[in-house]
Amino acid sequence: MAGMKLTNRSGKLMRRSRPDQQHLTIDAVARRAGVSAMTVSNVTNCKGRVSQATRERVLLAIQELGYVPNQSARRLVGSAVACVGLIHADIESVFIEAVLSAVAVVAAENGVQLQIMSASSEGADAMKIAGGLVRSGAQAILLLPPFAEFLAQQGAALDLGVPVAAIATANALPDMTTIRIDNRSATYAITERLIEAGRKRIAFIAGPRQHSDSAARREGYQAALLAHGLAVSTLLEAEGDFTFQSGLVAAQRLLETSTPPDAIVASNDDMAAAALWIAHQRGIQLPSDLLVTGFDDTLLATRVWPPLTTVRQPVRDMAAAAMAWLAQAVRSGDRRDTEDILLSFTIAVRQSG
Amino acid sequence: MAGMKLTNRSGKLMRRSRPDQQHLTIDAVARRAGVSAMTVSNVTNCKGRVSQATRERVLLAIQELGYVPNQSARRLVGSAVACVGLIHADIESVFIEAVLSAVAVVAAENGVQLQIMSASSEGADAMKIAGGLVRSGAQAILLLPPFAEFLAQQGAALDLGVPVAAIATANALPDMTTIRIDNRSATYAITERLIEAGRKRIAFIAGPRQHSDSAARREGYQAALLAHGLAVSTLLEAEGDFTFQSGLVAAQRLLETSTPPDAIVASNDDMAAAALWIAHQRGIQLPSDLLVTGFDDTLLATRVWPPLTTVRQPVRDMAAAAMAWLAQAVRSGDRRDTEDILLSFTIAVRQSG
DNA sequence: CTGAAAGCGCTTACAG
DNA sequence: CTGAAAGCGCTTACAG
Repeated sequence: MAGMKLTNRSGKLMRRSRPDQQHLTIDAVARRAGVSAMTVSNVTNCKGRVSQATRERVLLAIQELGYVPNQSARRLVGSAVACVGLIHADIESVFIEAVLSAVAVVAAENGVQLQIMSASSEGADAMKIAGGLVRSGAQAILLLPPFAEFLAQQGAALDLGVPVAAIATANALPDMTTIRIDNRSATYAITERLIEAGRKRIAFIAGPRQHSDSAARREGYQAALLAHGLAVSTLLEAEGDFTFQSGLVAAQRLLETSTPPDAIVASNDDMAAAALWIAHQRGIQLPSDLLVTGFDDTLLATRVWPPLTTVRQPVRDMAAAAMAWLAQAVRSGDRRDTEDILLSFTIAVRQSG
Repeated sequence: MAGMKLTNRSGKLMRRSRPDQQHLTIDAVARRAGVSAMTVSNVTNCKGRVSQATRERVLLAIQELGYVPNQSARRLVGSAVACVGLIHADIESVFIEAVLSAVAVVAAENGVQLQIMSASSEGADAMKIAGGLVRSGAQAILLLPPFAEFLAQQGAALDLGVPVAAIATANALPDMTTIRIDNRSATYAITERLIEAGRKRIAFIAGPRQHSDSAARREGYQAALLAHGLAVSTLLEAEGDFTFQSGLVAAQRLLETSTPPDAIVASNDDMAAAALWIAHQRGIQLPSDLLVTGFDDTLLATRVWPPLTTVRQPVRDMAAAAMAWLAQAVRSGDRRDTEDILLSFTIAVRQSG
């Protein structure tokens, strides 16, 4: 083990002692393979023309020595992405926690350092925070809902001077790469399930009015109702802000009427769990008297009772796609060549709906 | 905005163009303050003797320019911690997700890059994975349950050659810093609440037998029972593996007997949620006929119904303490001067128990 | 196909 | 109290 060799290595005396591994440099590999450092670099980066024989010799040396390039050095010369800044809403949310841990894993896989900031979901200071992130070294920005839209509204993404990507938006947005599912279709599909199950009074718990994903989900809900000859009514709609707490208030309002709904389409799992919560509290029979659906398929969905039928967003894939685009954009220096990446969703069918 | 100045800056032509901010170096600050780069370095690092007047001049220049030291360069010279490797169990768990996102935030705050690996919770390959992490550049290792104990059992922590810290262990462990709460006391306290609420048949859902945190929690449960003259019985105990699924099985077994328990102490929130789930399914009145408590106080605790009375582990503080010790240990090069950091827990009292 | 040299931005040990 | 110089480990543009 590495620990064995620690005794008294003679090394540069000017430098602080460090684990042996750290001293395994590109030069050591080059010497062993009998080539120059730059040839080793070319091999590790699959660049330049290197003869098959040389390549193999270098690869062998790398393997024998267990060489891994020093990321800090690669970053310093500008060839590796050092740091991606991420902005998320400062609310307690299972979805945010899931996205954060997915992004953390993906960032780690890519050797990218994350700079994480939370901002008020009103979005007033989003641009200021993004600017601060860039100023403190972020080479790219990754936006979680709802900040992409705020920046887009202000036409500010380009001003940041770095590539910007956004996860889970409702639409393509100018000057940034968006990675998303079709929110409208997803909500349409899940609402239709409820209709086909024979429900007639299907209520909706919306997200904040200003968010376009809220709007898209609401459109899907309404379109499904209308397509099946059911009436859309404001009495059947309540607005939350994606927090569990707001879902409690919304569900309470929907369920305390004289003609309560027989199903609720919630705009995320947190608010769906809240609807279940209120239903339990009011002694409503679940799922017979009330069906509830969620959105996101967080871990919460399987753990509440009854388990949530919900729209599955491929969070991990979204994070990976965002990171991949960002890394490429940083490398190429072209932050204007944005994409709109649409991933497919699935409906996770469980007992609640 | 930075974006404005992008046109055709005359700079080193050899280098790839990068955002302007990146060109704001220590030399620029030094020039503006009329001092040398090393004096600026001394100011930013609070090192060396710098006169008050000089310090102020430098600070002013830093502020005016908006200078932020380049982390990659700091790491390259060995003064900043570049990379911490983290190992977590490869199970779906709300607790793990919470810890991961907390660690991600704390790491970001410290400018530390994370390398994240999951391993089978049997732990067979934990040492191999930790070694791989070190080989690929991790300068320190952060362990999530149950890996600290596996490494400790193998006496292997020291062999890694880097500082090791562990979050949420049951005990102090050799050759690593442990950050934990008193699991035994916490479970004792929460069990006592149930007894004081008049419950007589209090069951327990344990974690895996080999984990010492499982053992500590079980001890606390049993001790509380005995202290209050209640009998400890194997019929009242079931073992899970901390997953929701295993909790389902355990709760099913406990509740399907002819004399079912009137309360269940679960060893984590996931398994407590599972107990609630089974209770709902069996039509048991909650909380009147069955009280259930959890452990961890994850977001799940407030979202299930009834909301969980549970032990609150200060996850964020634990992550911060771990990172702080690790950073200091890397810097000082002394990985043997370990600590056992005991944080206080609280009982979050809600309707379930 | 291959290499010598410069340079990324910072901190260190040393000298003044 | 302050600075000049070396060096961290890598990649780049260029020359051969």
